[in-house]
Order: sequence, then structure tokens, then C-alpha cells
Amino acid sequence: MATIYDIAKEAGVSAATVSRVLAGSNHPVREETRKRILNLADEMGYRPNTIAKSLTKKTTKTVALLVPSITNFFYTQIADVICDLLAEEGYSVFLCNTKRQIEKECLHIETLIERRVDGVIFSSTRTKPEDNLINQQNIDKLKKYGISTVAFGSHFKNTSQVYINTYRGAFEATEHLIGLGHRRIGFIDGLAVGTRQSRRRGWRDALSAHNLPVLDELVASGNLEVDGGAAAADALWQSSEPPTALVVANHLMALGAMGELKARGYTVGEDVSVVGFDDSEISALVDPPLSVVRQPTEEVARAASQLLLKQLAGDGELELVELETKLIIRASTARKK
Amino acid sequence: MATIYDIAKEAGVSAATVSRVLAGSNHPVREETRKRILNLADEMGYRPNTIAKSLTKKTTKTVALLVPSITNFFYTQIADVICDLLAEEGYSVFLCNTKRQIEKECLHIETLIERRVDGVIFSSTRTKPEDNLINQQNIDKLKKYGISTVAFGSHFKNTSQVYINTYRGAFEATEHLIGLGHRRIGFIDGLAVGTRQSRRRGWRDALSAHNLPVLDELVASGNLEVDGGAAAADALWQSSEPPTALVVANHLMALGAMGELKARGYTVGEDVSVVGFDDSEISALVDPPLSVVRQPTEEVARAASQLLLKQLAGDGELELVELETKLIIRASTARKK
DNA sequence: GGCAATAAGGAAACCGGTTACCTAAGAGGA
DNA sequence: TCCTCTTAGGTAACCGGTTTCCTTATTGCC
Repeated sequence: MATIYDIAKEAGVSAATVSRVLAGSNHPVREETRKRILNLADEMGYRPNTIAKSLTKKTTKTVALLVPSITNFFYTQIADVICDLLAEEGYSVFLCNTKRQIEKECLHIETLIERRVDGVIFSSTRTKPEDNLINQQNIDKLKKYGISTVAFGSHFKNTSQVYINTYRGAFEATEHLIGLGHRRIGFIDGLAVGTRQSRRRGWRDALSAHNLPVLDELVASGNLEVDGGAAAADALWQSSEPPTALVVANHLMALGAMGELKARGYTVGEDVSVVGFDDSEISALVDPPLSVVRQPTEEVARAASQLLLKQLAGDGELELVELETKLIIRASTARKK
Repeated sequence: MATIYDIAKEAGVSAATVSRVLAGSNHPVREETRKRILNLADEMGYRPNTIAKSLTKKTTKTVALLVPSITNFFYTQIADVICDLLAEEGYSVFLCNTKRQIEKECLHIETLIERRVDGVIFSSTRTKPEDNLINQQNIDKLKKYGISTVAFGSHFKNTSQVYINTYRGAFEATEHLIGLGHRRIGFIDGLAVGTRQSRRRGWRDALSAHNLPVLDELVASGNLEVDGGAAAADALWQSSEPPTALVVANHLMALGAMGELKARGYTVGEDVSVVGFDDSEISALVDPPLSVVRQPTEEVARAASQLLLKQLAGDGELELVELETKLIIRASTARKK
């Protein structure tokens, strides 16, 4: 592949001159020389070598998007926007998918440091409560090596982040169900159970606020996938007195839970009410259309990109953007019979 | 950040020795020296600079996954597997999302050449018939710059590829509907309409094989998203004699079409039958559960990764892997009333 | 005409590794 | 004892750009 030295030789000038022309330096070059070089570059199919440029410039114009599951609609909606916004600014995006395995998160972090990415947009992988510590260490490690970070979806120290107020979302969803007359409202959580989880806290606090008991038997957890939601619903309905309504902490699990309830002969939206998290075109198309706590994915992606670009532009401030969810009521929630 | 020169200075050896130890060269180094260097590297938090390595090695250990829509389930399922398999071999993956804009495809191609990626797994962006030529030019350009390619989803020259026999899939789906007694079977195509499209050919040939007329009024096309499917169904049902069954060339459009038919008061799976393409957990959860032509996404991803790795390992053969679809019959297709 | 400022371009160091080639010392064999 | 081979390590070129510093020629101004 042609290099600036090849062009320099052909043009009878030095590599420095070629570099000046092709990189658009403001160091003056005679118009005639410039034209000659540009023509040769074109003829020879020259393409600048980003790798070499990165080595001198000490910036790679690459960033990474690190997510727990790239098949999950919530993350793809975000990825879609982030890739686009960052590409506009000349960044290429490494997709790092941890498949919800903390070891993969750690491996990716190492790789990203070695690749000298300029920044990382980070959604943590967490299936056990203690993973949180590792997530934080990974963020700290990136920072230590001078890599900008923006986290979203969980709270961390030492980084810019986009925070979604899922506590309030869960609170509102639960209150919505209470308003419909439900008294036994189950909650399906992710695997990283822990009372610190904001969605679960939202559910709990809403019950308490209305003087309803918070019972352990009303909580089950699942793997954040469809089958996990089904299994969790199955567990809850083993009870002699199952819930009449359900708040589910994630989109796919809500679909799974609905499937399980249907299989048990319930009519969701009549016999049982279900509220999920995360919205997608699918939510409106299932039967019954699913009420959800919509997370503002597009805004999350925009905010995360902006926070990252700001840091990359040299603004060292750590910032926190907080976004609200929105309760979308569809037919899966109805007055208690 | 610490470099091998920093370590060399601390250890009182030359950079060459440090490089030999850290890169695991087979050039002999005394055990004591090796230990000293490894300890220092650890203490100093040394991380090899992949950029510098790439420059000398003339290989970046990066590949790109170029797809038309990263929010589409079909592509995320493939991305999930590809990222994983390639990461195992030490490759990092650039996610290039064209959002179905041919200009973005072209821009990504240029960027990838400049970044000197080792390979590209390529699913073409095509919304107009003439885009196909541009897709082929983009593949040729990558090849010209020595970048390995694997295409999937469409047919191209000059590249390894994974081909999915969607012709047969569409043929079988249509025959399935004919077997259920349907005679007016509509077809919803992508925007890149053209009789060369294999799915449409499969539909047409199945009708012909059963002596049914192939009418223009039975075909509509959409943008491959939910709303496009709805719009296309709307168009087909403007007819004085609308179809009694529908083959839809993609997953999201099938959902959209079903939504539109429901909105028009039809009971899908009774009044009208619908077969979609692409399977996902969602297909089974919508109402009625959707019959689909399942494309073997996992196999596609595995085959594409293997073909690429083979080329990257120096095997210059261009290969074609052909995979079959599978008709999954659920409740959205039923005997004609 | 003399001098400073500007235009145009070259030389070379540098980014952080890898590696071909060279040197020196010690081991082993004839 | 001499020669060869192996071990251990150093030197320096190279990958493909960027950029600082320098030189030379030209222009403008007094």
C-alpha cells in the first residue's frame, strides 16, 4: 500500500511536504506542489495509515461500547445512536459484549487499555452483588490509564455517568397497580439481587407508602432473559396465594413472565396485571400490549456520547446526567377483579 | 504510560531484551533477567501498546462487522456470536452500522481501510436495486487494499460468503400456505425490490408451481421496519379483493403487518394467515404466535467467523457456505376459511 | 541597497514496539 | 589448545506518519 514516502519519491519532494499537504497542515506549500501531490495520492490509491497517525498523535480516535448483552433491545437501541453520533466525530466504535460474564468484562478492559482507546461507554455486567466492586475497579483501571469513561445504568464513583431514575419508574409502576386495586404485587428482579437495587427499592417503597406489606414471597429473580422471566413467574405462582399483579425489572423477563402466566391459563390484563421495563415496538405488539416503564434510550445514548466527547475534547469535569423514565400504560394492566 | 524503554532503563538492559521477554520471543534470555523484567513490568503497570505493535507487524488484529441495522434482531443475534468467536482469537470488533444508508456504508469502508482492519464481515445495505453495484464496489475496494472479507445475506463476486437459501425458505412458506387452501397469497418485500430478490422469486415460483397467478397487486414493499410492514399491509388491503394470506420478507415487517391486520379487525390465524422471516423469542410470544422462516443465525455467525479466520490465517481460497432455512409453523397460519 | 519578514521545503527526531544482525563469553569436542 | 556452537544480550533499522527546527529564496519596506 502506498505511503507518503512513495508519494514523496514520485513527486520529488520530501515526506514532510507530502504529510503537510495530505494532513492539511497550515504550513505553506506551493499550490503547484500541492496539486501534484494530491494527484499522485489519488492515482496511487493512497490511504492514510491511521495506526501510524495514532502512534504520533497519542490518540486513536477509537472508543468502546461495553455492554452486558448486545441481543437485548435496550442496549441495541443505545448502540444504534451512540455509533452514529460518535462516527460523526470521527470515532470508530469497538463493540464489547460481555454476555453477562464478569470475566469477559475484565478481559475487554485489558484489551481496551492495550488498544489505547480514547474512551469507553460502560454499562456494567453484574449478576452477583459482589460484581459491583469489580465493575468499579474496572472503571478505576481505565481512569488510571488515562482513558475517559462514561457509565450508564448503574451508579459508580470516579466517572461521568448517565443515570436513569429507575427507582421512580418502579415506584410509579407499583403505584399504578395499587391504584388499580391490587394488593399483592409481585416483583421479578435481575440476578444481582440486593436491596440496594433501585428498581426493587422503588417497588418496596411504593408498597410501604401505601401500607402494604413487603413480603419475601413476592420477590423472585431471573437471568434477565425471556426464560428467566418465565421461571421467576413460575416460582411466584407456586405460592398458595400468588400475586394479582407483577412488576418485572426488565423487558425480556416481562415477556417471559407473560408467557408463563398465559401457559397457566391466566388472561393477562384481566386475571393478572403485568408491568415491564424498557419499551420497544414489540411491547405494543404482544398480546396484550404490555404496560412498561420506558427508559429514555435515545436520550441516554445522546447524553453518554456528549459526556464522552466533552471529556475527549479536554474537559476534565466529571458530570452526572439524570434522566427520568416514563410509565406507558397499555392493556396488560387492569383493575383488579 | 510505561514503555519498554522505561522498563529497560530500570532493569539496566536494552529495549530489545525487554521486548523479547514481554512478547514471549524464543530468543533466549537468562531466567534472572526475565524475572526482573516481568516484575518491573508488573510494578510499573506496563501494558503493551497494540498500536505500535500493529505498525511493525502489519496486522491490527481488528475486524469490522458491517450491518444495515444494529437494532434488528437478526443482526444482533449474529453480532453476539461473531464478537464472541473473534474475541477468542484475539480480534477486536468495530461495529459499523449503516442504518440502511448506502452513503454510510461507503464512509465506513473508507474508514476501515484507513484503520487497516484485517478483515470485514459484511452484510450489504441495499434499499434501491442499484445499490447492489455499490456494495460490490465496496467489497472490491476492500479486497484491493488486501482486506479479507466475508459477505452474508446477499450474493457477491470476489469474496467468501455465507449464503442463506431464502429462496427455498420463501418457496416453502408459500407452499405451506397453498397447502392450507390459500389462493391469493400476498408478498411484502423489502424496498430493494427487484425480481432477482430470492425471497420474492421463491414466493413467485411456488405460486407458479401450483398454477396460481402471480399478480402485481399481491406485492407491496416496505422499509424493513415495523411501520413499513404496517404500511405495506395497508396498501395490499386497499384492493377490492385482498389476499387471504401473506408472506413477509422480514421479521419486523411481519409484526407490523400483523398489527395492521388486527387494527383492521381481522383475526390473524383465522381470517388471515401470515408467515414472517427470521425467528426470535418474540415471534413465539406475539398473538398469535408467528409462523416464520427461521434463518440459522448462529450457524451464519459461526460460518462467517470461520471463513474470516481462515483467510486471516493465510488461506486465500474464496469459499461459499450455503445454509438452509427452516419453516417454523405456529398459530398465525391456518386453513383458509 | 540593506534588512527583516515570509514562503517553501528539507532533515531528522519521535511515537513504541519488533527483529535481523552482531558481539562476547563460556561450554564442549577434537 | 584451538575451534565451533550456544547462550545472552546489544545495536540499529524499520513500520508510516507528524512536527520541530533549519535553510534558502523571495518579497516588502525604509
